[in-house]
Amino acid sequence: MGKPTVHDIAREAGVSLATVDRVLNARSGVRTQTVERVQGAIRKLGFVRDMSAANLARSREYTFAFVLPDSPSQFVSTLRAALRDVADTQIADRTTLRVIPAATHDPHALVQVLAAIDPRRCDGVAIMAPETPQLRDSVARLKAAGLAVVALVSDQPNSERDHFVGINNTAAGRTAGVLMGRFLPQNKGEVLVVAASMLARDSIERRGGFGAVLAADFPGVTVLPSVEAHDDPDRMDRVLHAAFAAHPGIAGVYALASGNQALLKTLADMGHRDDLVVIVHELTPITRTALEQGRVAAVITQDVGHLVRSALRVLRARTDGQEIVSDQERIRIEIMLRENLP
Amino acid sequence: MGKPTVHDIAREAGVSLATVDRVLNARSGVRTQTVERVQGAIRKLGFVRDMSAANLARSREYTFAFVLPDSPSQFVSTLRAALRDVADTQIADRTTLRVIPAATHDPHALVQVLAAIDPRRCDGVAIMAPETPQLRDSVARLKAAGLAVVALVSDQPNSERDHFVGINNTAAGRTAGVLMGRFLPQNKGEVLVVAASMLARDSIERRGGFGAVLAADFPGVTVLPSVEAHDDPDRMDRVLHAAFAAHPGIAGVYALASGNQALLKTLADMGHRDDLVVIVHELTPITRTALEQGRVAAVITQDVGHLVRSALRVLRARTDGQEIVSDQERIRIEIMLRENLP
DNA sequence: TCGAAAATGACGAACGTACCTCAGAAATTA
DNA sequence: TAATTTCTGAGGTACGTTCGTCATTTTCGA
Repeated sequence: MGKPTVHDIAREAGVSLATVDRVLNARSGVRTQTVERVQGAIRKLGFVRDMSAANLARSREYTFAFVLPDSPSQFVSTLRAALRDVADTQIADRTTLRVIPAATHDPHALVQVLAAIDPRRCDGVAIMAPETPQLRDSVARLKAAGLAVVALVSDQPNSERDHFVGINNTAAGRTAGVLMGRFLPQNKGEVLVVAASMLARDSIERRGGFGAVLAADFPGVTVLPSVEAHDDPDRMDRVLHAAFAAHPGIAGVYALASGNQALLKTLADMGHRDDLVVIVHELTPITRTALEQGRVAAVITQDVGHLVRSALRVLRARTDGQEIVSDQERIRIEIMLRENLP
Repeated sequence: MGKPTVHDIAREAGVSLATVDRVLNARSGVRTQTVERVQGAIRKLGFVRDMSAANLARSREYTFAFVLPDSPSQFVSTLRAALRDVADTQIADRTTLRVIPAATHDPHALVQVLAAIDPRRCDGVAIMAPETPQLRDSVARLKAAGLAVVALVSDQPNSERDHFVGINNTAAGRTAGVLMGRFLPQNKGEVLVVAASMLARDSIERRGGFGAVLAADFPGVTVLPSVEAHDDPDRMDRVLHAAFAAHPGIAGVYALASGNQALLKTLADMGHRDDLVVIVHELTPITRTALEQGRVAAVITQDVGHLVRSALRVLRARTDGQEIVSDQERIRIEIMLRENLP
């Protein structure tokens, strides 16, 4: 005896298929009494509706938009590649994915991009962008239009987004902190924190976690004031040179976010010492190579495949009005060393 | 215009639906010439067959057996829990999972268990057991009966298994090695390796990777001869006491495989020093707690959820005669510290 | 050139669900 | 009680695919 079907429910509840269908799809025209009878039968038989059959019947087509930064960041590239992979594989069954590049750092431009999304032709949006009041309003508008909205990589906790798909950045910072503390010879020395901008929420959180761990567990480690490069290679060069000039004894570097290419290039140009402990975020071709060559000690990363699959699951669930198993959607903070590179 | 369907292919190739179907399912009775025409149409239109519709039509029911050790190991428990999770969720769409506990360390018993599997009522088997000649023969028999066979967690490279679902144990050992080397204060000291048995292939590989990295990159570290506890708590107690008596300066402990409960208990009883670096494998409730309490520095682990999902995907693909995207089936070696615990 | 064998086509029933229509039953109101 | 209004049932068609049967066409060897 296979899994129970709608027919079994109808028989069990003593109603017709049409009624079961009305109950299942929350359509009107059924007395609460009957609704309960049907739901009782559903529970009793342990019926789970066959979503693939349901979607087939509906010829449901999900259309989701992924709004990603248009910056030439390696991380965004890998994310985009993961999206393409997913679109190719059957994972994206009956769903079409659209990637919308946007100047996510410009609230004005971003608002325009989001306003241009046609709610009749799109079921949900995943947004990777820093938190701003303007974005918050845009998210509210999207939600009001009935779209599912998830924040990707960087959270917007004060908006009406349905879900955040990404890692806990404080924990990620803490992880970087322990690694730094333990990897530093003698567990002591000066550490430089490099950021694109200390205004982004994720940078702040990572910096917080990093500092907290070091302050608590590694008294010998001094965290120098963060330097910002604003995604500008020249500026990266300048600030790094200045920092190393001021503190020749720097023993570790922690890069909070993007801009690894410029950072690593500058460090290489400066002829950095073998025992300098460099910890960066996000596994990309560049950081991977650096890891393989020993120029980076560890990469804290999140699996972009998981990221997009999780976003997809959540978007689908929300457009179907289903609950999400939030436990299953937790993105892991991965530690990559040279030896456990996939 | 939606995705192309079999109808579109038939029209494009100028054949009937029946022929398209015969080609798609590699059934006989089609001239190679026609086959090529159909495949050309498939390529041209970019047709991808709707697997959910296909499975629906087939009313395909997969039945897979998971042969797991019957030992009371925590790791096996979490694996079993992951299997239950998967069975509950719709991930296991149209597939029934059977878990067969077996005395996997006893080749004789294992052979009997595998021989008892009815090939007409089972489509594939995932086996977690050490490699033996007897098992190799059993695998060959299963394959001959038309079943899909995957090795789970511990590989059987010389058997006819379709695939190995698990981590690269040499790399896992290397990972443990770097962590040990870097975590040890001053990067030096004596390290004890604890194993259940040094006969198991995975233990050997891990030990190899561990030793190789330390020998190459950490000249100050001495790896003491491995001690074996054979899953016997009393014996664990004895060998640990003996080892610490002989080498009071032991600075690190690396546990190759199971038996963490006994190990951690003994270490706790011995009142181990705060700076002892303990590295173990597999995240379980016990190792998790130890990690949280700082009694373990790092856990090298593999996501049991990934493990079973990957095994399932591979088993399904093999019974459907489909190719597997081996890139997607690579299981990551995860490093868990207290701060990135999920 | 014939006949057998092989290849192909036409069709229909299924899989589990959605969704539509229309008729009829039950409940509610007047 | 009649006239509504609200529920419910029956039945059909569809989604994209599989798979079976049976009839028809093509191919090829003798």
